[in-house]
Amino acid sequence: MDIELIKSAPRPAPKPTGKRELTKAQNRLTILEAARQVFAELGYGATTVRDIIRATPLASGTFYNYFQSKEEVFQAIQDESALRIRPRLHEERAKASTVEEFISGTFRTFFEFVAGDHSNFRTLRMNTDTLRVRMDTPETIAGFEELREDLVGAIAKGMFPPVDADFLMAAIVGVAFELAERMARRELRDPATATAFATALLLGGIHALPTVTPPDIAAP
Amino acid sequence: MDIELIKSAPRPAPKPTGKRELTKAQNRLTILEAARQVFAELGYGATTVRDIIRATPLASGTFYNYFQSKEEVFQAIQDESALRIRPRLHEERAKASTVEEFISGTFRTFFEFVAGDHSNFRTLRMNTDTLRVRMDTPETIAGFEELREDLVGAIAKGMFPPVDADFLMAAIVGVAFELAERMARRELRDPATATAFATALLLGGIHALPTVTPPDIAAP
DNA sequence: AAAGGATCGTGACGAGCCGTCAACTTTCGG
DNA sequence: CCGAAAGTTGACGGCTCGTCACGATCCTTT
Repeated sequence: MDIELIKSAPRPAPKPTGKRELTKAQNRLTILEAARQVFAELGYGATTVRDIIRATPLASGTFYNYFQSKEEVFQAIQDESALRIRPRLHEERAKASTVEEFISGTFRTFFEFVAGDHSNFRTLRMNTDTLRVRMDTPETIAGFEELREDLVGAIAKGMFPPVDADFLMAAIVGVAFELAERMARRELRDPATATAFATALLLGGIHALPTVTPPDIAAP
Repeated sequence: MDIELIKSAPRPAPKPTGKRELTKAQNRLTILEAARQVFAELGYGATTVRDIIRATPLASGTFYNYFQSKEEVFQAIQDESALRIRPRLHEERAKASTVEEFISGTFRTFFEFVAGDHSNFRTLRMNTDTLRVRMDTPETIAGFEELREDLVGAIAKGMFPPVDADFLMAAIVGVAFELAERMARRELRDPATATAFATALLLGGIHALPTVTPPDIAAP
């Protein structure tokens, strides 16, 4: 009896070269990409599964072979997105040895990520609705998952003054999101500028901000 | 012929005491309140007009006697909300003579407003989706409409250093929204605490923040 | 290599929601 | 007290939803 078990237990090979697996993976990607675009355009709530599938050459029922629901495909998009930025953010903060490095590293990584592909952030931003209630927090999705722990660690090491980590995290996330929103709206293109501004503000407050030469005082 | 015109032109009185007008106003309020609750619970996108009307004793067709669409009732809610806080915010900043008064007044007014009724902020926050695309910006809806102009004025008067008003506004809004989110989640109840934290951060940066006594260094 | 089995794509289906509207009830004005 | 005006109601056709039984496609086994 064991023979049969041994025979069937160790799979010969995952066979990723089969034609079936190939088109399957391809279809999944097609749906994911279409969903990303539609979500970014219509918003999560207003988007229907039909909208997504209509943006592909596939039939309506096919969607449900790959995802159980609209929510699941959304989650998949955000997971993939978070998976790309989360390690970068954490690594950046892990190697920081000063407050300035910690803060500017976080902002720079996030702003460069947003600048690289607006649709990710837009999808996230456009869909704070259902998420807040039933799914993960936006921080999780945006890759700020470990920010709080990193902050607590930095405070414990004496890198940061002993402030409230929750408040500080809220402030960092708020500034990052709102400036990123400006980038997504094309009102602000340069990640470096956003990073410089946000870092200066958090480190030294308004009076430490880079000043803009007022038109009427400009030297000749 | 003019006689008829004169006769019909000057309305006798708006008659706000009529029973008809009374139940009409009452119905409008009923729908608005029901909509506020449903929006806050389901989110704008997921909410249907039927959902709203089901939360009232009225029939489905009645909704359309008061509002043309889901979007219109949502707009009405936000308008009313903004109408209550906008003058307060503007007045608070108008009488400010220092940066500290300007910033803390803005934060205090907003946080007290949110603390007074979470559902307003929650409804706003839950529905960033459709809004960003088709309607006003969140700043408008939340009453931060005139913040940018007030900032520009304060910079011109020399109250603020000559910084970029758009960036600064983004930062203020971001910190305000994210801390308000904590209040709506009941993780933070006191508007004064939020005001103190946000003001200190924007004025002097992280190092100016109120410190929390670390457990292991607490004096005996 | 050919057929049986397993997997996946398809589009038609019932359910449910949309906004409208004709008929009924209530209120107002004379 | 009655006719007109205004408001409410629930049922209706048109639409989109997610599902599912069927047929096509690919893999495997002998």
